[in-house]
Formats: sequence, structure tokens, C-alpha cells
Amino acid sequence: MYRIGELAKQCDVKADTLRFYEKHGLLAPSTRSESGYRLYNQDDVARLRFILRAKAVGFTLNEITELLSIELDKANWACADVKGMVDNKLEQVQIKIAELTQFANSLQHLSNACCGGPDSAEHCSILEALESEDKQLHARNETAHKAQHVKHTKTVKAALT
Amino acid sequence: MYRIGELAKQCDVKADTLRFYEKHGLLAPSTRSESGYRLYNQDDVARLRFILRAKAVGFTLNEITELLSIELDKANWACADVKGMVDNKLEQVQIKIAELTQFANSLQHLSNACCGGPDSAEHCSILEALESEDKQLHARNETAHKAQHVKHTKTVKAALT
DNA sequence: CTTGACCTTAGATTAAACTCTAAGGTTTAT
DNA sequence: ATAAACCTTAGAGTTTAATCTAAGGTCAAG
Repeated sequence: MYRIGELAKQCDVKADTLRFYEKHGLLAPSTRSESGYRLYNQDDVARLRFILRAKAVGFTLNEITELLSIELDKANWACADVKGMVDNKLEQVQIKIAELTQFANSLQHLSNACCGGPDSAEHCSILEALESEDKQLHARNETAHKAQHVKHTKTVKAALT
Repeated sequence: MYRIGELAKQCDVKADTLRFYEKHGLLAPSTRSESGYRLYNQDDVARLRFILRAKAVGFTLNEITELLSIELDKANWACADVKGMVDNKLEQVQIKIAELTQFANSLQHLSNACCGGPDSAEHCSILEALESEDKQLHARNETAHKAQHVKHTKTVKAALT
């Protein structure tokens, strides 16, 4: 059993935030001490961890509430509802992973191409690299696209797939 | 050359947002018409796309500004600075990908385990599945961990790795 | 020649997710 | 017994990223 401050420290949030989550129905301590102190058990900790992970991953508190709300009256949800909802979130997450992966690729290519030395970055522009990205994507995707007189940098050519 | 409304429509943002980005130094149209209309060229479009992608991926406008700012006075940045910064962002992105992937796994397992039928979800709780996740992770990571008297659901056992 | 799209500045409003303050009281650890 | 941690309600303030409103214009297409 953890008191609010302990849990806060353990999960690196403010006690305020925990009270905030309680007020908004995301996380209530499973018990209170005689004196009224909030007491959180392991399940509560796990629930908080879930909330924090979901948040880190880009879900809003509302969306998280939605996911968690099923718990509140399980009996009134059909299994199909639950599955639908989960699949929905799953799709969102997968889209995000794809976006992030693309982004990571660009950054990686750029990092590889960048000499990293003490010289001026004049010929090592992140922006040009990233700007060209779209064009290159288009070039790959639209097989019959107009020549767009794209301006390349030496670096860029090396930096991007 | 696109005018503000055209660009807005094309990239699914409001014209307001574009003016907002301009005011905050993220994206200025490369030219203006004689009459003062903002005129955006392909590079501007690409830059906007980059901004939107970065945003979708969880970067704040400030962080994006930081990335783009290198462009503004390239000459004053050493290549090492640029590389350092890129590698930094890259690390952040990779952490996010890892988090998302874990999250996606949980959701996927749950979806697989859920019958998806019209019956009550009483025995198919997202929450219990996700709550157990942490414990299971701990169980895998801490080779010498105390037995924690973990409460499982039938569903959960099947749902999680 | 009249809409609708655009321009300007400047400030108000919104939403999310906290974060803080006040004011007064109780509990726990040293 | 004193300080630090907790409790309560209730409301104010903060940050981010817009979004909206006003007021007074200019521009371009049908």
C-alpha cells in the first residue's frame, strides 16, 4: 500500500496529478486509511502505469478513460464492442508506428550522411534533407509523375533513400 | 504557387494555422503577390508537410522550430552540432517506437483473445489484461523477484505474452 | 459589381492536462 | 512537540496549439 506521495514519487508524477486523475475518473485509490489518506495497492499502480504508458504513446486522457471505462460496467458491454474498440485503437497505434518509423529513417539517414565534424554545417542541411523526403516519396509512389525540377544537395542525395 | 487557402485545403489545416506558424517562425511563404497575398511554393509545401509529420509524431512546435532553425543560419552551426541534435531526436523517436510497439502488442494480444461475439464482456476485460502487463513484464525482467500473488483472468492468460 | 477569398493588427476564447494557491485541519515520523 | 506529509474544497494560473472575432480594408472571378 502506497500513500499518494509515495506513489507519485515512484511513478514520477505529482500528487496533484493523482488527485486530478481521481477527480476525472481515471484512477481512484482502492482504499483509504482510517484517517482518510489515499492508499494505493499494486493494481492501482499497474493502472497508473497503464495510464502513463497510454499517455506517452499519444492517447488523450479522454481516450484512456474510454478504454478504462469498459471495466466500470463490463456487463453492459458486448464482447464485440470491446474487440471493436481495441482494434480501433490498435489501428491508430499502428499508423503512429509507421509515421514514427518513417521519421526515424529520415533522421537516421541524415545522421549517417552528416560528417559530424567541427566544420560549418552549410552543406549539411537537415531541412533540405527532410524537404526532399516528400518529393522522394512522391517519386516512389506516383509512377507517372511530372518531373518537378527538384533541387538536391550533395548531402541529401546520400542522406535519403 | 499556392495561396493560403489553397495550401490550407491541400494539407488539411486552417489558414489561421498557417498564419500562426508564420508568426511563430515555423513557416513563411517564400513570396507575396503584388497585392500582399501569401504565395507558397513547393519547398514551402514540403516544409509544411515536415512540420505536420513531426507534429503527428509527437514533437512540440518548439522542438520543430529547433530542428528547422538550423536552416536559418547554417553557417553558425558546426556539423557536429547538427549531428548531435539529429541523433538526439532520433533517440527520442526510437524510444517512442518501442513504447508504441509494446502497446500495440498488448492490444493485439487482447484482440486475439477476445471472442468478439455478442456476449457480455464480463470475462474479457481490457483492463485486467493491460494491468497484468506490467506484472508480466516485471516477471520477465526481474529474474529474482518476489512472488507477487498475481490475480489472473482466464482471458488474460491467453491474451498476454 | 458583388461575393468570397484574402490582407492587417490585436486581443479573446478554447481545450487539454495539469499545477498552484488558499485556508483550515489531521496525521505521522523523528 | 514540531515539521513534513497528508486531508478538504474551490478556484486561479499555466502551457500548448490553435481558433475566433473584430474592424477596416484590398483583390479576383463570375
